[in-house]
Amino acid sequence: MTAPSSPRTDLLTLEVVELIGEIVARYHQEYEEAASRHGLTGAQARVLGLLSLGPLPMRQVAQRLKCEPSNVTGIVDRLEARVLVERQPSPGDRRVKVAAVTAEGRRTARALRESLDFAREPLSGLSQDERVAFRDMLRRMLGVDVGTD
Amino acid sequence: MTAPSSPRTDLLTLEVVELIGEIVARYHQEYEEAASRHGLTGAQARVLGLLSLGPLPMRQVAQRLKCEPSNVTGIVDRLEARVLVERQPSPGDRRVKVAAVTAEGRRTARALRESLDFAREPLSGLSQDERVAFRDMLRRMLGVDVGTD
DNA sequence: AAAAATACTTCAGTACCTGAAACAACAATG
DNA sequence: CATTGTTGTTTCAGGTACTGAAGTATTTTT
Repeated sequence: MTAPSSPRTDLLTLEVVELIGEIVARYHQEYEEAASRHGLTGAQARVLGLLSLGPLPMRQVAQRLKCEPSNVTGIVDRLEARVLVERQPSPGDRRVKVAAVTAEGRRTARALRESLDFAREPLSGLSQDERVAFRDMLRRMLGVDVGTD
Repeated sequence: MTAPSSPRTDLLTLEVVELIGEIVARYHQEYEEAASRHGLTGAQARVLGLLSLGPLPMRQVAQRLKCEPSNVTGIVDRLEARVLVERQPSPGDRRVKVAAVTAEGRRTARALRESLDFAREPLSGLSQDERVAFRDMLRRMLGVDVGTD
């Protein structure tokens, strides 16, 4: 078209957006594959990974996942059926059910994390200095405070 | 196979993996929101975006999406019901049905693309030189030939 | 104690996704 | 040719994910 003014058509930025889209697609694909290798769906793997950091009430799992609590019920049901997660009563509030990984669940979560090596291999093409620069740019993009470290 | 000096625990690399995970999560969230703003699901938006680059046989849509052809049938059905896409016969091969965006579909795809500004805003924190460096690293990570351009 | 809020589940309803089976049209072989 | 095999698409069954609207228990508020 004509209109060369708009920063929306900045070629460099557009390419970066495109590339990030590619990264996202690959990451997702590998994540799904890794999950499936352990007999899990992506959603189940995400919940398992979250719970492997510590037990959480159902409600908070939903908040972290940014979905409805009724959805979490089903996912945890399926994880519980595989004995990777269990529901525990909350001592303080009898309405609350806390989801916690089992020993088996913890093992699966670790294995999952270790087989998620998307970034490791491609990163090998970058030097140490480049990795640091790359990290800093990612941090800035995400609004992380770069001062500390 | 116990990996002695294990680069798996390299802190810098681990952080980059973590950050990329964050990027992926945010990108996905924004993509889904943008799609939903236009009355589409994520899968529908992806197919529409793909077809907006040019018509494609169903089979090839599936290959690009990395899913089964039977899945594409349903997604295109729903896009066709909204008159954003239409199936056309292929002159050369009467088995093939080519999915093509309609005028309305093209408009929706463009609007979608323009409201997908995840990377634009965060990128504003990077200088021109940094963007170029960032782009080159992404290219290398994705195995793109960096020689040209 | 009654009313309002909270945590979880259950239940439609929709979409996504796979794999098997069916169908039509093409390609290759005898 | 006619047969056989392959390919492109759809249909169907089965499972998961997700939302939003009930419903049930259990606090918390008033």
